[in-house]
Amino acid sequence: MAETKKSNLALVAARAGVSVASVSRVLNGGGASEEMTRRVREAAEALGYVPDTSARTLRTGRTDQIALAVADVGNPVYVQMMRTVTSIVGKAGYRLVVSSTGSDPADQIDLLSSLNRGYADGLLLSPLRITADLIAAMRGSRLPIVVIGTLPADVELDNVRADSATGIGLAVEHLVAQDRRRIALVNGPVDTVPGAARLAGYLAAVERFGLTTSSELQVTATGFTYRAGRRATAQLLGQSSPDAIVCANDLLAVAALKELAAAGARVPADVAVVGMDDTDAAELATPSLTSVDLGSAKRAKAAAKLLIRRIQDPDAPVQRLVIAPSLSVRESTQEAA
Amino acid sequence: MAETKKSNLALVAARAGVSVASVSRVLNGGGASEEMTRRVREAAEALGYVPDTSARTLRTGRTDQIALAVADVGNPVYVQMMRTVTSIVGKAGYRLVVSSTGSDPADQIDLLSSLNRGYADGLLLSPLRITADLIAAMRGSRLPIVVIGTLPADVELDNVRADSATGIGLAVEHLVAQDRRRIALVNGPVDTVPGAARLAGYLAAVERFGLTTSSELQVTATGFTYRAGRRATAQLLGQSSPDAIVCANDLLAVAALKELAAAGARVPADVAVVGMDDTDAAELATPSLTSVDLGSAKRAKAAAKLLIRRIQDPDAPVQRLVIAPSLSVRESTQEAA
DNA sequence: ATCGTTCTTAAGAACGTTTTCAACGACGAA
DNA sequence: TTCGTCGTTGAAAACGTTCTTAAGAACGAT
Repeated sequence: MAETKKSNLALVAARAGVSVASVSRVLNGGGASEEMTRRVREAAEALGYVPDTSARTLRTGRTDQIALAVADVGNPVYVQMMRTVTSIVGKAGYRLVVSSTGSDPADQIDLLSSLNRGYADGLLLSPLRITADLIAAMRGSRLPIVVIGTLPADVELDNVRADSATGIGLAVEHLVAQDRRRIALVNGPVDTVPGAARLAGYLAAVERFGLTTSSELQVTATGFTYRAGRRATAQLLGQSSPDAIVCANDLLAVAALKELAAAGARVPADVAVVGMDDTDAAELATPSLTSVDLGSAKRAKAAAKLLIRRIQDPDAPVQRLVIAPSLSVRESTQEAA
Repeated sequence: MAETKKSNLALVAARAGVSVASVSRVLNGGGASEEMTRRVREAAEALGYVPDTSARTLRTGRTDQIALAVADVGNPVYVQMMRTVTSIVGKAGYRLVVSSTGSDPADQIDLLSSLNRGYADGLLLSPLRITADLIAAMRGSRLPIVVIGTLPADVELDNVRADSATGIGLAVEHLVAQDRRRIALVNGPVDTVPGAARLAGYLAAVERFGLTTSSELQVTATGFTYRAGRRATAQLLGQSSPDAIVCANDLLAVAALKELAAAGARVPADVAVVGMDDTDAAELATPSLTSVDLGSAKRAKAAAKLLIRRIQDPDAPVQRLVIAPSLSVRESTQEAA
């Protein structure tokens, strides 16, 4: 079996009685005689040789690693993305390095500069908040970056975005078809990219379907988390009585379901609830959650492919993809009042 | 601001008018004059110098990366572990590389051999199945490994294990105190380490509390997933009528809740349900889920610390930690019949 | 005045790989 | 025989860092 001692090309070469260069050639490229190949293979096997990653990286400039920066490992939408990305990059021969940056752009800027230290060949970034500094850092990066999420129009970076507005439109349309008129929004922080998009989408949809809204029908959670969702929903129910709630997130929606149950409201009979992202949590919830599928899996997949392409061809034209949303209808809106 | 061109020590040295060695010394260790320090700092800043990871790794032998191998990124217990580990290793100056191996031991063996290529300084491994080959591979590894989970007694590797038996004992005790007598088990595959432990724990607890069980009260899901849990619970309900169900997993337990609801059974009035791992999913479930906390967060934390310690001191004595379980009581068992 | 001591700096050798370049032999063609 | 060609191999130069070794300067002590 493989030895536990650490070995290198020189050792293999010595044992095989050939030069280091030849060993490298046999193991990587071609151009070697039968005899040579046989002896090298044998020696490598006997010594349990495994090439050293850092030396190879130093020489070739490739790390075979791709970094994925997510704001919160606990958010099911990131879990979904991780799953997709892992599989795509793995197939292409890359390892995935997951960095959990906080929601603070400063963390992401740190990440970018350490990226340039060369521990990855490219970065998938899904920033919650976008600041001028972050954009500058992205522009200044030597390495390819693909952004999952919306970017300002003048930033010439590959990115794959969701279409929140259309997605929320689908949800509102579905709710209006059930004669729901007092449609509330439980949003995440509006200074985040998704938060802002959700709010805009909500307002547009309300207008398009001739509904009215008011500040009492709109609450903002302090984060995209379950606990924040509980608090925000409690506040909402204290100040108005909606017949439907659109949430910026499945986690927020599950929180809304719980809070409604605690308040004695029936879902969907009294209040319908719609989540967003269509993650596993939507199916697991009770009642199961109607959710706007913003295509997170598709986005992650597209982004990963885009990044791999760009790594291979740095001069390819910039691509901006928009993934179309769809609505997964489940129990939380099913039996209309 | 930082240049986008790639720079190296030689460039910085040239600009500062000093030697490469001096630049390295200023940037890393101490031992440099005021003047030297000033000039080097200035030049480094101006050139936007960032040290190259692979070169440093090649020279020092350290990668500052720690690998975490998980069987399924989607399982909330792994999410919890990732979150904990990320924070611990991050604080210690390591990056986390997450590798999603399947449940197949072969994947993990591959991972081990690529580990020895030197892309990480150590590995956190939480294997579902343990085979002789996997153990051999772990023994043969040059790099430190800490196993999260139970290992055969004769394997001299650091590890942190849960105490399923005691944990299930807590659950059963809690159920028995409510006069539940027909306690069923929805388990995961028994050829996995956790599956086997859960089954043994269940049988021991049943015996200890003088209950009876039968094959009709025990079902085995094909995996630790929601869908498998639905199928297994459906089967269970078809062949017996338990007044309590202990599940090997929160995901399985949520599935049981859903299946019970579909079958028209009230929880906890008719049937109590207990999950395991006490993940976020337990709190999000409806009704919220009583769950055995097997200390996954603590285990992950302890394992990460153990690994960091071993990296720093390879000759430290082997440690085997057992994390004590506890029971988080919630609605799914609260209002006893 | 000479010698050791201490401090600062520079030169250069690794680390292990890939890859260029030249050398060498064999072999067919002239 | 002689020359060019081709395929196979080895020597050596990178890649960018850290760290050892040594050289030089400054300085106090003998």
